Amino acid sequence: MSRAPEKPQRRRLQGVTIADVAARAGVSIMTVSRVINGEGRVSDETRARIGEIIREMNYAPSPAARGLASAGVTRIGLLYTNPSGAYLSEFLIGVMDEISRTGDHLLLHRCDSPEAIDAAVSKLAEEGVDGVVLPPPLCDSERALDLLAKAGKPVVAVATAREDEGVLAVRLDDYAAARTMTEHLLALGHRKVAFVTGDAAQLAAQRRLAGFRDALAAAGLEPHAVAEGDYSYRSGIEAAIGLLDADERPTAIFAANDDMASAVMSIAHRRGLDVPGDLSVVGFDDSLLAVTSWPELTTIHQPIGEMARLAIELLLRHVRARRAGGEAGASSLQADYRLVVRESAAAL
Amino acid sequence: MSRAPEKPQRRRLQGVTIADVAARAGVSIMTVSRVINGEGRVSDETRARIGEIIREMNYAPSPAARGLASAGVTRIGLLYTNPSGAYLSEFLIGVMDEISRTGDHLLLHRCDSPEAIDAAVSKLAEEGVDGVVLPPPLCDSERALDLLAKAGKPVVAVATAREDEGVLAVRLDDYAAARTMTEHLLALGHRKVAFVTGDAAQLAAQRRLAGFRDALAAAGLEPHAVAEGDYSYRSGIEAAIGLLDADERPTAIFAANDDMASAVMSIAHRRGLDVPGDLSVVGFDDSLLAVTSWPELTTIHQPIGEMARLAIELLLRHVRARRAGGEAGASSLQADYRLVVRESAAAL
DNA sequence: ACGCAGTGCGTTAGCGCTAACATTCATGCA
DNA sequence: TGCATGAATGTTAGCGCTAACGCACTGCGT
Repeated sequence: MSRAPEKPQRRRLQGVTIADVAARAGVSIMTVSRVINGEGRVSDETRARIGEIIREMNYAPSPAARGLASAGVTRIGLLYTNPSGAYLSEFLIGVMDEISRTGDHLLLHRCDSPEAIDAAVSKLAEEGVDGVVLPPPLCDSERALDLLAKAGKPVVAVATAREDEGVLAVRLDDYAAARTMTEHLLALGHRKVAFVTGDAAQLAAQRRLAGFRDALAAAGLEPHAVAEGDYSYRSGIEAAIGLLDADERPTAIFAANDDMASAVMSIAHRRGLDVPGDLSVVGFDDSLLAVTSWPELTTIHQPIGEMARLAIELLLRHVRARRAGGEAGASSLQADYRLVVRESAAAL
Repeated sequence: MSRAPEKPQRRRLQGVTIADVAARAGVSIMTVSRVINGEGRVSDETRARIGEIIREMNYAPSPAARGLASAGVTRIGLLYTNPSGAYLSEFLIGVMDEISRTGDHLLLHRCDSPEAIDAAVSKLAEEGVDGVVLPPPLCDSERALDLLAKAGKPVVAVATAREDEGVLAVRLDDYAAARTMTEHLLALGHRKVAFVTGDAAQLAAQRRLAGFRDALAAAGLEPHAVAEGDYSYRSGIEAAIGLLDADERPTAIFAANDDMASAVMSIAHRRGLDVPGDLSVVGFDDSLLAVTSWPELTTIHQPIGEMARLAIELLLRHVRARRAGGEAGASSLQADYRLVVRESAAAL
């Protein structure tokens, strides 16, 4: 007997591979590949049989290999600044879901200051990212947008209120949502309705205010008062103090986000007011705070995860189209909002 | 003239590749690879020159290709249940940072109910993950731990208070941290200190309570009162009501997390008490709530991102060691906590 | 009878990178 | 002089997967 046929110098790295499936099915790996991707011409019979085997063997294609072979792994950058932690985590989960499906890479950079934006952008360039996702509030930062444009990186702005053509964007109709919320308050019988604005630098904040104003105007009403905030809990406290210590109190306060709405409730409680008995308070975003506050907030639900998924999909499509030569035009998507009625607002 | 030499049937997929660098440096790609990985025998001169070129060309190795060729891309699963959104986002960022460095994959599954855990675990098996990360509170779920062990998946528990040997874990010293916080309150002159517990099912919660008790005992004191909570804002409200409406009020309340501390402050305000004038309130976790509450919370800072990074590193090392044949033993790491003094606690 | 289009699959050549072995060229030393 | 020694670099063979093309075979019109 001669020497045993020693072959495996390179160890097996992954569990089941496409080759295993192909072998078991008695076809070439290409056929299996075609089944996985649901394309190409494969007879229904073969397709079914292979599908069966895939399930049986518990085979899951390696996104890395797939990316390498086809699209070339795309690198997506994500710039964030800690807004509401709850928003970010939902957003990240959405992004990850989509990214892990395709095997692409995600690179995170925090930028809390304008200088940090500069640093992050050059970092992204170094890392060779192919596109960048900008969740709020960065999606409306001129600086970030400019820098990225200069670096030639496609950008998808999420939840931006800008109306620029030629920019990839996933939007929420802030205006319509604010109108809907205001109409809800009106329907409850409120006539003295005040508003706490978000950060005036953000266009989405302006759209929310506009929606509020127009809904009132359509009912022949004027805002009872408009207090300036900047989306922070802190600013909500101050706005609430101004509103509630005034001579004539509103019967309802619409805050441009949940953080501020929560702050308003806190001050109302300190003034001995019952929510919603003496004062209705509503928010916007349906963040975690909306349900951890007491009473729970009536608010506008934004499908954050869904928007994140859409953003990645849009960006990926754009990047690949560009790589394939065609200058892919910009498109934008609109996500649906939903009015969530909870306990913080009641009929007058 | 004959036909032009048409070659590029397959398009260029990535920007600069290792081959470009090698060509420019006049060496083989292996040498460049060695420089990148900082291993192998390469003369200092060559190493320096190539390093230079890499920087110049702005080359970044493709994690996907790297993984494919070497370790085989590792698939890491992450089970989560929406605890504090702020915690999750910090945690995710830490995880992502580490994962994107290595080009591995991350698969997320939400499990809010026991049944969801079953579903998630079998999903993970289907997806062929090599290891699983369990952030709190799942890190202490017997069910999740058992199921995963049965499936043969290595697990790293983060911020668990379990002391099991043979389990990968990244821990915070909850006991010591709670003692430190209690001593802080004592140093401020408080003698009537009450505690709001976390979810009794979580061992970390028990450790925090134990730290509190022991610190008092060391000072010859007894807890003024101990109210049961479960980490939720809601439970904090109820605990606070019990504590503050009692005959003899405490002068300080230590809540086992920030959510409940925030709830305590809210109730205190409603009872007309000033924080920290009439009542000191402290939390634990240093979540976003700690700074969005008013006044800002004195709390214990947990290096969440860092712990997440450590967890991934530990898990990856374990998985690779296992794959290489050796049965890698379990190890655990301890992360540092820090007392953050803000405005919600003052001297008596 | 011939061409030609359309199916259903297989073959080949990589994607960007690394493990394992191979080669080259100076040394050292008996 | 001969040759093991080892340092610096190159070659080859993949990792798991897909794009692009190839090839046999069927059906159909003329």
